[in-house]
Amino acid sequence: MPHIDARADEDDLWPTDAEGAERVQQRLAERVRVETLPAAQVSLVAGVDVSYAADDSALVAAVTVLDTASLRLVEAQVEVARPRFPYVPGLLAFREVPPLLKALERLECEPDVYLCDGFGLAHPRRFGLACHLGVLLERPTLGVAKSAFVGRATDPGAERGAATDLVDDGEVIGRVLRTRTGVKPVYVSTGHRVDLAGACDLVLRLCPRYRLPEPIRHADQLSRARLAER
DNA sequence: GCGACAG
DNA sequence: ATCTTGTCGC
Repeated sequence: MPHIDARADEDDLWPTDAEGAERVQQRLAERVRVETLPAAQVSLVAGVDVSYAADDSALVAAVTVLDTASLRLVEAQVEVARPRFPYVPGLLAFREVPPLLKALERLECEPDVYLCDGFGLAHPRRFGLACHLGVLLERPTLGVAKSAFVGRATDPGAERGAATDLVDDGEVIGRVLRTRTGVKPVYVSTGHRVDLAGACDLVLRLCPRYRLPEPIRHADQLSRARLAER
């Protein structure tokens, strides 16, 4: 059960317009902290994802929690709702975080880290979905995106584990990581209270067989299945 | 000004 | 994101 940071409740966290949303990002971005996440302390890993109906009339936000060592499913929760914010590149969190928080509130266990489908610091204002969720939960988060957004990088080697820096404005904002030999790489970036190297190590550990981390795959399948049931 | 643009 | 099955390849 997540606890929303008291300070974050003071003002309007969910503006309806893009201008207000960007101001919220600039304000909350100051709270992001990059810290090391001891691998020994990660026993429960959560994956979050959101699926949408083709006509955008409904969405299903899902969270799945896996035991890091065995990769067995420990718990799963969903939130069915109607989209309240349009998809705008750079403002994805305003569309997905509200329903995700609802699903997370139903969780009985406490994940040690949350893997998000999207970016963290690798964002125009250095405050992507993973940072947003992490700051509101005040919990460790990281982002794993399937395609490029901001920054430049050279292609990592073809072997699993190969990685290159994602650079923007002279700063390393993430890593392009090959999780499967010969398969398109993923984009890993810090969300909150984790460091880039630790995030990449964890992501690689969670990808023993597929391109995407197991927690995210499970959340994706669950959200999609619940959407189809309607 | 024009195109690109996480999910 | 979503519309969509089978199929080629390791």
